[in-house]
Amino acid sequence: MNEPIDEYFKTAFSVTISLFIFEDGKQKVLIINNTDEPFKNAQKLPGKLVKPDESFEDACNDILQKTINNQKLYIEQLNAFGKLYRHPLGRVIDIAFCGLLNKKTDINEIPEKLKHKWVEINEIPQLAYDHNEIIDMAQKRLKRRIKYRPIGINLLPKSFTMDELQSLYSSFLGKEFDKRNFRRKIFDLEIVKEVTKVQLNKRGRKSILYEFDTDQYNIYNKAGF
Amino acid sequence: MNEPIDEYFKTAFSVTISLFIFEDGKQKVLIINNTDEPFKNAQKLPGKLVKPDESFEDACNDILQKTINNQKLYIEQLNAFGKLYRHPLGRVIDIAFCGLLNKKTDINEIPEKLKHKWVEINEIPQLAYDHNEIIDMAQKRLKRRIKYRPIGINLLPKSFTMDELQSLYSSFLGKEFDKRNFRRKIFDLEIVKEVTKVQLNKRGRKSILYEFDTDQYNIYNKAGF
DNA sequence: AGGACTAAGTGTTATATTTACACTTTCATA
DNA sequence: TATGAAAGTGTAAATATAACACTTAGTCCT
Repeated sequence: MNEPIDEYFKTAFSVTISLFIFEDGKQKVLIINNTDEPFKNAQKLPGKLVKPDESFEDACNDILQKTINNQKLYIEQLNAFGKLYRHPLGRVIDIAFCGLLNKKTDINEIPEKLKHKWVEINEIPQLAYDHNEIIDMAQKRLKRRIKYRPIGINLLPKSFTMDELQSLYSSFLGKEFDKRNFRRKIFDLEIVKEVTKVQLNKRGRKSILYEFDTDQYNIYNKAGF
Repeated sequence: MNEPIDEYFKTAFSVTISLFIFEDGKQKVLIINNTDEPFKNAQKLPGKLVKPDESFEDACNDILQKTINNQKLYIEQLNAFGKLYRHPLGRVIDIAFCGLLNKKTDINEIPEKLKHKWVEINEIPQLAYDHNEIIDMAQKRLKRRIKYRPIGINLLPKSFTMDELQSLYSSFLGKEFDKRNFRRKIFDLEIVKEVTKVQLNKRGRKSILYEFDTDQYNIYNKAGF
């Protein structure tokens, strides 16, 4: 440190959030319309510049509040993005977070003006800043995570069918599973319990509804499989 | 963004590196003596404040150059630590990196004054800032990583014995392995090849020396097991 | 009421992987 | 050449994974 200390306190930082949902059998991510400069009208991830006296958590909650009208979502840190010229206004380090949510139960009402969109993971347009890179990393992280941690409790409604759960895994891992083997695996892990209700479908046989056994789910969520 | 933009550019950020070695059958991490304020004479991880026009990579290389006389080590980003009062001089966000190295081959000469120490992972003293927390996370990350990526190429000398490799895994995962099963597993993965030399030991039978098959190693290092 | 259609649900066998387990070989030293 | 020390090696049982197709329960239409 040969410079006066002030020379170091000239960086800004931002927080962005990659929010994933599972809808219509597809993995989707939240993209919004940028209403301000720079990159006005470009599409981007929800995010904001953070003030020096604001915590990561507060910044995340603020973003969630403004974009999906919710403050209480579980999210986790993904990576810091800090290339020199990634932001036109100066050195801005982005702390990227990612999270999973259930569109139906986790969101209240969303202000229309935000023009937020849930975009399928392989149809993501060109975004502002390095946000494409961020989503890419977020998705890879999820794909790895799903192999040693359970997934679904934040993405599915409280009760769900086995076909829905299987479709979720197929979508996130990009491959098909054998119905019988998939079910056996889930049952062996004992992370779900049958619910007495059954779901009436549009066509065909009724499906059995399951819920996650939160105790068992949380054990695996901490320790991994 | 209701504030003038300048209000956001008042954060500093730092880079710290958790460097791990494998020595005497133990996993160790590099701790240095802090020569400057704040926390003068406290022990801490190698690291530094980063200037607004300096990249993460340059900062890391600079730290490596100054602490272990080496610029070319592979390291990866771990996490950003940004709690509000973690640094006494103001808001400083720390981007923590971690890396593996082979003490014998990766280090040239180390300046004595730094009083660096390789500390066994379960004997780490109280450190400055939140550096204990950082090491803790780095170690957890490694422990998870080792299960789906090969490990050793950066930690062991070019050629090594099976017992050394096994001891490395035992140390990093904190559990013992069956000798025969461990070897079978490694051979099945085909990440090592036998070298014609054999190592003469102080006592007992000579050991066969192996080297990593870098092609196969790199395949697994990208794709995982 | 019955047939056609749709989707849910269910078992078995073969193969691969993992675990458990103990003695033999090779070398140095006394 | 006998002893001690560490390296090296094989087999069988148990478990996990993978491959595979038919039956059941419901709706809708005539």
